[in-house]
Amino acid sequence: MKKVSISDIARKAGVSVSTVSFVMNDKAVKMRISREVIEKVENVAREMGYRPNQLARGLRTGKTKTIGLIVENIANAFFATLAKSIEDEAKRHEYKVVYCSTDNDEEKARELINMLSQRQVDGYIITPTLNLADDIRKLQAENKPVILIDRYFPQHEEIPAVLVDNYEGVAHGMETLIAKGYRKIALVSIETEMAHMKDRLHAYCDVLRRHGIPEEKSRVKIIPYNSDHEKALKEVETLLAGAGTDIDAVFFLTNYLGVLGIEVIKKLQIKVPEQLAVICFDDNDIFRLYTPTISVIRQPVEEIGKKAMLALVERLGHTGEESYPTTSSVRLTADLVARESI
Amino acid sequence: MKKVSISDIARKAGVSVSTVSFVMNDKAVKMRISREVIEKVENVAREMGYRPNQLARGLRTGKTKTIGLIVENIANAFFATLAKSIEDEAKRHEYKVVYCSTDNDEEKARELINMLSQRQVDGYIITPTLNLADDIRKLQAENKPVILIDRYFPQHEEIPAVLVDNYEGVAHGMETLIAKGYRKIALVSIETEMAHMKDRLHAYCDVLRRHGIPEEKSRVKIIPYNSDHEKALKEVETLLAGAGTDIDAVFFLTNYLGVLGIEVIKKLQIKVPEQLAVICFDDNDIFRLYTPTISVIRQPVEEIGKKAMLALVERLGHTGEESYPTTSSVRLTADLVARESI
DNA sequence: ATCCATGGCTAAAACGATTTAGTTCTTATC
DNA sequence: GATAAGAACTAAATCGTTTTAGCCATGGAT
Repeated sequence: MKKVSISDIARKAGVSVSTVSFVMNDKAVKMRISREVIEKVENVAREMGYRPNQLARGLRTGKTKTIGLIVENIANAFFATLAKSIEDEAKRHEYKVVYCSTDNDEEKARELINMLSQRQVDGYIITPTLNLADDIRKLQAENKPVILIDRYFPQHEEIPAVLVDNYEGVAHGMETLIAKGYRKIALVSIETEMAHMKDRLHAYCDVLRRHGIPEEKSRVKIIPYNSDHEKALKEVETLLAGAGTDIDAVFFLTNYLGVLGIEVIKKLQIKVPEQLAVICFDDNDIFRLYTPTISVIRQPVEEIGKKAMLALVERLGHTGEESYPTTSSVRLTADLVARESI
Repeated sequence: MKKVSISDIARKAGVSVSTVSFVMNDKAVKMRISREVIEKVENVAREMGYRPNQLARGLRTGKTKTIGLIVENIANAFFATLAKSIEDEAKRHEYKVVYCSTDNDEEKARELINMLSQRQVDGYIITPTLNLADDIRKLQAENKPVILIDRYFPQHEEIPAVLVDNYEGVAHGMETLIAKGYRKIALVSIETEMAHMKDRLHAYCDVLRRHGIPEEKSRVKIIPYNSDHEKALKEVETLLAGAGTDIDAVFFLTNYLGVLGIEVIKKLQIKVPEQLAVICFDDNDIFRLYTPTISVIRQPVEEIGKKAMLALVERLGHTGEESYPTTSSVRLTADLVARESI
């Protein structure tokens, strides 16, 4: 069974292709097509199960009603939830989503942008990798709107981003730990030059400094990005072995690291929070259900996705010639969810 | 800045559009284009940053090199992991993925199929909802291959599926519980007519019967599908309140239900496995890290995704006229991962 | 001198829509 | 009775590719 095309409808209804097109696009009245013809065409189209070919339509109009979503890894709970909220909001505006994971690989990210560009997506929502700013500028130069999420390029304010205030989030967590009397606070992060992670790290350093607490190199563990699970576990293990003596609290800077941390804590049977207070950036079912429950700096994930999609839709609405809506970046707040671990 | 098209290249290189097309598609030799012209075209294309428009290409060739992935909910860890393995395998075969979530809504699923069909995807991987078989048959009639995952239609063997043997998985878990001496085994499932869930339920009943253990209605809790989190929690709570007296073990038939169960167990401070043994279908980080660790029937998620994509690619390779590869459904095994909870 | 083969390209149709600029009737207007 | 103004449509160009059929030299065989 072949697909039915607009000319099949035209033939069967005994009218021209143009007429069918007008009827299908609600331009029939404007084009003064008669009541009878409109009904005739609509009936034939319904009977034959006509569905316009979006490729042809996209080729002609230049709009595909599709957006490209590039995340780090769709299997990660954070990005999966983000993806869902973007999908839902996109649907509300009649957009479809093509998604891809970069695995944090710069080269792969570039390829993905090319792929999506070849598929003529109308706009992009991107979790960028390092050095991707130039490629993104090119998209903008082609008049394709781009919204960054989760991460941003501080030196490129012309690329709008929707994200939380990472610095404030961590600072708030740190202040709370210090207020509770913890002084030997350790930090676990991943190796990256991306600004959002640097912000988190800076907050840690700044708050310590502000309270006159010396920064001990031995308390800061930066996991190399390409470490496998086992290797990363080992690294965290050496750090947390000092629980109760060298360190009295630990701040995990990402979701993934926090889960890793729990694994180590469980293995070493560290008493939380007696021997070690724990706080993590980003929530996760585990943190809510582990015993003791783990305190987190919670990002409003759904809101990020929704706001990003809205910002994109706003830009997509404008035809390009008119003055662009320069709604710049959106910064949300990441709140502390204090649980038993601190 | 506008996109460069094939005719821009042709003009600049001083050749015809056809020649450029041949060169770009590695048909230059077959079409006996001279060395010099080939190089000339390649250089111009590179300089101008030419990227073929996939819409136009798809319109002409009828192939978009895109597959549609329909899952229940991309935010769910199980489907997110599945999606990632499908994406990875698709990439290996030069396919892109457009994904959508049904939220288990039949009508939405139908709409999604229509959407994807309008976008001319080459094939589909679908987590079906109830009553979707006819719509899927239509896709097959249009010569679009479809592979089901996670679920299947027992009365439609002509729709291939990649999934685990749900019956065996649950039966194995039940046998293990019984072998360990548990007799008052409760069950938590969700309300659905889908075959994969019925299989799991039947395994529970059959194993009990085989061991002459009476089936108590009060030990089986079926959560209505549209229950919100709070309501579902309440339901599970009433069941688990009987831990230690009315029931001595509980089998959660899905990942989501298991997490819900943990929440209740934590709240009621039920001793696992002393008061209550726990086993869940599908693994999850939480089960591995909770104290005590929770036993599960583990599905090989990555393998399901990979096998499904491979089955699809195999069908996509065949042009349609030839005899179809009737590699029927793939059934994998779901193994028991015995942990501290039993 | 004619024919055929082959090498090296190009013209033009086709894919399935949208959209601009007509065309052909009526009917009203002066 | 000629002209203008709608009303109700349609023809054809266009989007950017792929692909089939064919054109035009050149050179060797007859």
